Amino acid sequence: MIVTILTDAISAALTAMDVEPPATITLERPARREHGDWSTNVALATAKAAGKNPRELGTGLAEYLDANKPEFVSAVDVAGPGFVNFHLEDAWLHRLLEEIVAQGEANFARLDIGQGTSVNVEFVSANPNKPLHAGHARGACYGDSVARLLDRTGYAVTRETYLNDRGVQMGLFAESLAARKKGEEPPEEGYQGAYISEWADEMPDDADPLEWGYARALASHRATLDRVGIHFDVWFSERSMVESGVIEEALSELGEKNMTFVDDGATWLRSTDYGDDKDRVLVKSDGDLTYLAPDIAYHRDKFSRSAKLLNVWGADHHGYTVRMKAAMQALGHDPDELEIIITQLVDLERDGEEVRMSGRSGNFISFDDIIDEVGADAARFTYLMQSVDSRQTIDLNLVATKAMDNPVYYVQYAHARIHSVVAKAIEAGHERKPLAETDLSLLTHERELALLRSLSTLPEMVEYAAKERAPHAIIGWSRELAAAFHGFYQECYVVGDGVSAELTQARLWLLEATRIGLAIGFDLVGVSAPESM
RNA sequence: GCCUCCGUAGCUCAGUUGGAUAGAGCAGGGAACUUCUAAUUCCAAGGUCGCAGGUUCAAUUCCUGCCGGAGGCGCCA
Repeated sequence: MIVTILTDAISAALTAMDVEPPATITLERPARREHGDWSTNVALATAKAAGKNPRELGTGLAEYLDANKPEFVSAVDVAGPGFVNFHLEDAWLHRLLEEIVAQGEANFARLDIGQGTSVNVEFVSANPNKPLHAGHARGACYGDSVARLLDRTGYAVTRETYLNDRGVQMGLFAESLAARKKGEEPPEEGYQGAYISEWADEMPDDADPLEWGYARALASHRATLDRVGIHFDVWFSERSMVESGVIEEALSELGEKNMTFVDDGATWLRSTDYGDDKDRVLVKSDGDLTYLAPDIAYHRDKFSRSAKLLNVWGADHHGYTVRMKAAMQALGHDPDELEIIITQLVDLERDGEEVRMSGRSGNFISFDDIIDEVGADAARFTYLMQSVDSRQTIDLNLVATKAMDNPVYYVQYAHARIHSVVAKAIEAGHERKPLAETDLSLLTHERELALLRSLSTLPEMVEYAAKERAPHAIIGWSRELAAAFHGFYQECYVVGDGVSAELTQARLWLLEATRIGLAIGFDLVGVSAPESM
């Protein structure tokens, strides 16, 4: 709203000065408070084309705007090489508070970037033959949060996970279960993990090890994900594609488009036509399918259901992205509509000591172990604190501590404090009265204004985080808001001797707006908003 | 050899289409509670943004080349 007021005013001012306004006028928040609330570099950007000195153009622009002040603007000045800085009246923040309260948790910072575009977010996609392990955790938390961001910004989101429930690995899994059931060692290439023995003990004597084991693994995945509040709309079975024949359909469609050829008895995809460094086998010379063939059929299927596909894959799959995009292009899809996000690895530590993950022996840290150790909220928050582009190190002991080293408690504590203060206010006879009867102009303390300024950035932060697929930006914002709140709490009493009843009312509404902001932040990263701690 | 990601304070990391004096947490130093949760707040200190070029009014940001770290390049899944 305020941005529109300012850009319109700048555009009008430039026109009045006989300067052609640029197509987009960028407004940014200066890093330093003394540079005002908003700033534009439009003078620097247009000076050359207008044949003017940037500083002079900026000065003229600032003088014009200062003489013809837009709504909420208290002063306009020029600084540095030609930046035009806007200083706003506090009233714009009071207006903002009213808007936040009116829109509430459901609608504040809810945007419509997607305009209902359907997007399929595929993540986790773990093999259904073992419990989810620590390696799945980052992608799980990330994928779900990205889905939440897309949902809040106007996309029709489907959360989906792929079940690789046929083939060699499932056979080995079944053999391993059957062997343990009989008290024998699993086959050489089979699964050695302790969970195999545990599951074999649970398995009825007359059960089919493959089917029973598959169901057992799925139940395990569901239970774990449920603990962190992650729920899939679709659990897509690879096996179902064999039964429905869509894999053959996909292969024949590729064949019709002349995107395959036969060599050495195998069927190959001409992926080099679309930027891959070599062609890829789809059907092996023995007639078996490679992993790629059903995966192509799967993505083809997803495109029949959603306009955009977003895959969250681990770093070990990145070599796979080019061939999958090539395959989709071969099928006539826009490769840009298939977005593949690679999440880098996570190293686990305890007190600085590396916790080794050993695949061969099957001694892995499970996702459940992590949740047991640090709790669901701390796990999600910590995994999302950092960009998935960088390798992450998590010290489990640090994350488990309920202390100030741990940002998740810092932010949740702010939320709990708000509830505590509101309860105290009610106890002292200060029920919150309707907003219309409240004089928000009493909110003039620097801490109060800082809190509102922080809240004002949430919509743009949500937009940024959604577009960049960057939940960590939301975490960063939440930490800032919490810091602004703790500062306010320290210096501004809501109820107390020196506080008038009117100011108490205004501050109670400020608390409500803050609570809304925190709750939205928590929701976007899937962390609970505790009322007491 | 090719591909992807990373390199910013002692440590862990931010840094939004290139902007003004590069930020935060932790660790270490110094302060602050007669009242709403001290799981708090405030102050100071801490930087050749891996290196070298290029693009321009302006580069941590974009381009090129190096150096260093991680991962990936199968008729495995």
